[in-house]
Amino acid sequence: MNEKIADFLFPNIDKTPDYYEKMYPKRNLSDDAMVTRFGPSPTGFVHMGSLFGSFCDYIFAKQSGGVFYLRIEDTDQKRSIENGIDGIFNDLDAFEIVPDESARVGGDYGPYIQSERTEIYQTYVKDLIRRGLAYPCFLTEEEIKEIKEEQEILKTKLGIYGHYATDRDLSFDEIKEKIDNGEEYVIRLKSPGNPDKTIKIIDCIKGKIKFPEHNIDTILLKKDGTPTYHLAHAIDDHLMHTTHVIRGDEWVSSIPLHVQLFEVLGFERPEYAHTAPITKKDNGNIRKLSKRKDPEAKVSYYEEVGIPIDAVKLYLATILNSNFEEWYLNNQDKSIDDFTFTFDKMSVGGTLFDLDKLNNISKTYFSRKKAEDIYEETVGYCEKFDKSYAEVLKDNKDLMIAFLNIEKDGPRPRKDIAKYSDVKNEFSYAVDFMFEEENYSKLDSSKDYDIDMLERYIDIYNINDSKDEWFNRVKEFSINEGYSPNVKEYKNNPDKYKGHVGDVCEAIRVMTTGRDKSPDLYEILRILGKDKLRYRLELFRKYLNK
RNA sequence: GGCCCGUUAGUCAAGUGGUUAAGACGCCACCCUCUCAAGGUGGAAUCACGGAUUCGAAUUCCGUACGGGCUACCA
Repeated sequence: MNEKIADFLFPNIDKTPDYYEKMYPKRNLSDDAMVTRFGPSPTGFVHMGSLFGSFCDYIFAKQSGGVFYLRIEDTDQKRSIENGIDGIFNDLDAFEIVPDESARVGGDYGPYIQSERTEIYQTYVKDLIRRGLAYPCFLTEEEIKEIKEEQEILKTKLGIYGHYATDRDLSFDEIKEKIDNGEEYVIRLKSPGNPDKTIKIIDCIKGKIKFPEHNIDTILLKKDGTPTYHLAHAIDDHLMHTTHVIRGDEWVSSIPLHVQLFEVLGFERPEYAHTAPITKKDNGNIRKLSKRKDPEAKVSYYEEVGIPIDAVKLYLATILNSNFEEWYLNNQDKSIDDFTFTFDKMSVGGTLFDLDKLNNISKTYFSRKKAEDIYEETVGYCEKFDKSYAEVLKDNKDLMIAFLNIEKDGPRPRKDIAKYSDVKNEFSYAVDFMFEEENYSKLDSSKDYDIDMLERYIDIYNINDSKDEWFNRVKEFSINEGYSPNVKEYKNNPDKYKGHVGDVCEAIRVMTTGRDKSPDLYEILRILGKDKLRYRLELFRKYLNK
């Protein structure tokens, strides 16, 4: 009888599960190798939370000598957008999260796109029907809605189960008649669970979790014959031999269903690791990072604003394992690949996304980079997002590298750049025409500077001075101009002096850079040279006289 | 409503029955200093609440509150 129903419902399915079991044999890997997968819907671009998940998958597979593969979960056409798959590959490429197997590079366990696996799912479902563990259900949307309303009034569990599962034991003739009448149907699991019993599972991250057994006749195949996530998950992760299912914790409540599906299908169950979401505080409420509301939820955002991918990865690593940050602080010469990540150091609750911290990590990242590398990377960034400045950089390569190199040596390199886009702002005074355009606009105009004194300073400036010689000369100059050579002395006798050496430096700095804060003045003067100083003096004179 | 999960400073967090309750980001002060950034030193700030177990609880148990998730022919 069940055999008859199965054949009637799936006349074109001529294979059995056995066929696929043989087709996808166990992977030839060591016992502790982890097989992980990232299963995004092709909605165009990757969400920060998904990126975090795939980063996780990638790291655990890689460090255990296992396999990380990418499976496109496009069983819902409404969620798919054109070129959505490309978007996923692009974002993953940008972060160098490279799947060992995917729709692009292939692999022995494909197809890696769920919409191309329909026959596989139907084969297993046909077998389930044959074994009396699944059935066609003809309930209409309206009928289901009524059931739900009734259940809400009765305050009982929602869903199709028990006496609500009216189509559970339809005869072949009844089924045939309905289908001949053109009635649409889905295939439901004939759930064998007893909710009075509990199941226990150990999640790699959350630890022990207890649930009542699943007893709802969940939909396995939608009316168009495509599988729901649950069925596809069970079959794919079994056939592709996933050892660890790492996914967002919105799936925790589906565990009883999934456990049951693995049992019913006769599959060995993979380990589960449910990751906490990355959240954001919004008007006092904590919610998941949202692609629609939060620009920083989009992976492409970081590329656009110019935060280096490696800095973002460092941040992801610090929220992945709570002990990573301290380790990295003490092992500055090492990289993420050298750290051993574990599930038990993963956060169980949600993690608020901390842009301040990312910023700090990024500053540290820049401070450790060579000036030449920062230059090259910034050019690369600007060629994409700021073409005109890219040209400026290329025309002034040596000059820019010289500026980027200021205070790079020594144990405490400068930490003033957090993004590639900061370079333009921080060093706008480096290039003459930009300096002219800026024309001291960053200055607090209320202050007055002695332009004649500055002229006298340039006369005595010697580009060949060492740093000490330079500063001694500035001090000497200060005394001659009626300024105290050090701050303390000035503070003790403020009436004796016009100001102190710091004020002289400030005037020089303002004249040459158009701002009262800058990296080491000695270096800036040397890079610019005496002629440019004279030129800038004249610009400053014009500015002050206007 | 039902079922799960969680709650240590502003944020991320260490912690597994006895700790002065680590560390990082942020904040504040001071030092260094030609400014800023950095760096150094110090500081403010945390165990949601109530019971129980125990000589002793952030840690175990039970409640409560709050937060989050699920409760789709979406994933």
